[in-house]
Amino acid sequence: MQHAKILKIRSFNRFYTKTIGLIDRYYLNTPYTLIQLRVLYETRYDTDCTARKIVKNLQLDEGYLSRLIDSFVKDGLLQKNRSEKDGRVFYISLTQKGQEFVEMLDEKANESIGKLISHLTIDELEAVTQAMETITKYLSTEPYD
Amino acid sequence: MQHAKILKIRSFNRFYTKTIGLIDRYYLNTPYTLIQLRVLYETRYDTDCTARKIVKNLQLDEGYLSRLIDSFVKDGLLQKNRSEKDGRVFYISLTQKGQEFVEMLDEKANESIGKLISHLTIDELEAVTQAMETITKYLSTEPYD
DNA sequence: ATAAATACTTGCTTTTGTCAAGCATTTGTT
DNA sequence: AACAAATGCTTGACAAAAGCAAGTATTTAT
Repeated sequence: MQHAKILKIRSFNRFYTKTIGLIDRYYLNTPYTLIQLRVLYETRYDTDCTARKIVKNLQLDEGYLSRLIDSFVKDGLLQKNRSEKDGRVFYISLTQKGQEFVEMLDEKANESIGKLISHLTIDELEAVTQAMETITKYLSTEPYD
Repeated sequence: MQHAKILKIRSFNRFYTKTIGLIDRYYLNTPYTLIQLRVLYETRYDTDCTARKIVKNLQLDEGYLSRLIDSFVKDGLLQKNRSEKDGRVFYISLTQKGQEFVEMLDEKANESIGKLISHLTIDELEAVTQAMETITKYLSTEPYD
């Protein structure tokens, strides 16, 4: 019977979300919510990112997203460029300021994780990442990358 | 340098929150958000649960919580009982209906995890829970339970 | 040439969350 | 006992987040 294992996994879920702090309303002391930041991240490596894509990936309301994007444009973090081939679509990308902002966020996230593991020895840290790989490997539905 | 490890951990965070589906707005196909359900869960095993306690544990605004509780009372899932010793406090507990609701949620959560691990062998499952224990052990700030 | 589909926008509404003031009760002080 | 301070909760006013549906512009299909 795997019931006991299921309960263990759920217990881990509670633990993990709590320690990683993903429930926090505003993320990494920015004025933005997790969702808003995810919108930024969507544009980061996708050179031809569109609202359509983001809606699909993040499952947001398109009206809501439209306004989110506009507010990022207003904040100077995103820019929109109308496609020449298809006048309906806008390519969304990070401005210079947006790039810097995202990089700053990255550093903050790194620092935050750094603190979490600061008390670990090399071997312990290795055990942790090894454990994460194990979980990723076995719980991946999509092919492992 | 532990920078590579930090990136691995962050990658795991993204993976894990995605597969567990914690970002989902409404949880387990209920009309409630994760936060609302957490309020219910807080009352589950705490026989003398109060708004004060929940505010402290979940770090919610007390005005907001007050209304959340009221709406659960209206939905018939929670009940409030004024303390006899201290007229300021209300003990909050699940009604029969609330009990049943929480049990139903539990089953749903179990099923959801069950599906996630359904393709694993006994040994693989053991490896997964073992890995989770490792992570919990090393990333716990509070004493391990 | 027209209809259908697509990409995005806008107006309206509801839900969610915050802040501060308020009320009742209890606790501490003199 | 009398009063101030603290505590537990509620309420009003408001702001932010999110959802819904109708609307506009452009492209694709017939």
